[in-house]
Amino acid sequence: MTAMTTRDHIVAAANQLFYRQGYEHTSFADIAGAVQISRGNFYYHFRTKDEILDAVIGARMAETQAMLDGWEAESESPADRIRSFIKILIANRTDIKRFGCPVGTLTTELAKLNHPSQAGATELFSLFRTWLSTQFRALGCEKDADRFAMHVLARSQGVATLASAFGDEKFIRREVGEMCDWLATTTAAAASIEQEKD
Amino acid sequence: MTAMTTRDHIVAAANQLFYRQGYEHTSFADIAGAVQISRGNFYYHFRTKDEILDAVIGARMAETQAMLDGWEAESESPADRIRSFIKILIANRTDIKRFGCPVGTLTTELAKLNHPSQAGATELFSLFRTWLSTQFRALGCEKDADRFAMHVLARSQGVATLASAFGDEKFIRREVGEMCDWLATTTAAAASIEQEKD
DNA sequence: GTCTATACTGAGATAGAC
DNA sequence: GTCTATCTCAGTATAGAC
Repeated sequence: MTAMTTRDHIVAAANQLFYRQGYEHTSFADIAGAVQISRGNFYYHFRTKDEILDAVIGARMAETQAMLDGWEAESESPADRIRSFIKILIANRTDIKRFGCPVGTLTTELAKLNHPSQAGATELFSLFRTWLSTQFRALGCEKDADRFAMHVLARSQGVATLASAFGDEKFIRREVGEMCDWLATTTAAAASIEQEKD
Repeated sequence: MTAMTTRDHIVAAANQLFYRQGYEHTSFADIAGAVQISRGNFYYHFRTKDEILDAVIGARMAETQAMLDGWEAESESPADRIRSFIKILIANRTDIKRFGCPVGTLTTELAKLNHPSQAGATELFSLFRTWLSTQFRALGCEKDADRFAMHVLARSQGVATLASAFGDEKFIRREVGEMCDWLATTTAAAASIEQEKD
């Protein structure tokens, strides 16, 4: 089960390099070098660079889904689950300071390349969006669930972008704190409205 | 005065292309084609691609400064000035939906390329940051001025990133509205604290 | 499945004529 | 200041041996 195929190794290496160097700036030679295989062998597994990108996006989709499922299993409280999401900014702060958010930066790059896999990258965002939406709905924010989901996503993206530009870790922690405050007041307001209904 | 030199034309074309296609993905041929000059002539004006990038960053610095000065001249109210900043998201919505924020996306790209001009791109952010800071200070938020400036910058960045991913214009308008609400409550709170001091 | 060798392309960059 | 011609190199991709 633990035996990773060469293909898996390629996808894992490409995943990292696309994140750290960007998709376009990463060459076959870079990936082949990281996996320690020849460029020729490379083409046995993937015929084009676009194919690797799709495989990487697929891998990230699976990773992300697993992470979301994990948070769902870890806690019964939707608010705690949302906080788990917000706090990945802190958990991944070292990488975020250097390379930004993996989802946001890939989406941005593919948009500029007008790349056919743009939609695939956006699906990564959608995965978070619908999951966050579900949590907010569980908190009684039926009408505003998607709005809140997008709000949380947007603020996280902004924090990642600026943290990367200024390399500022304190800023990340501060903004995460403020997002948690926002979550508390917002869900409290939703709860009191729910109570009024009774 | 209105006579643009060839150099100016190159910088203007590069500025647009770097924004729309990204720095790396834009070739000399692209720029030369846009300006309608030969690639050879190109090198009379700029010896390397990095030199063009620096010229583009310089041009953006000047543009940005002029815009900030304009807002400063347009209104005596710091809150109105900050709103002018927030509302560029709406004014530039068409481009933002397609290509994101010019500052944020450039910074992100250069970070991945580990490009020497990274610092120059970050200065563009700093221009906004210190200007916003000044406005918040004028509103009596002495202690929180920079914190608020970064907060506004981050939220704008996040909105630009997600608007680009989902191509959603309503989302931009909604978030701009919420940022203006935030500004109103935040400055109101600062004002009342100021009053207490008297 | 993995390798070496190689073809092809586009991009950055230079030399020198006009 | 502008052009054409040309060089070099990196990157994608293929063919075919093992």
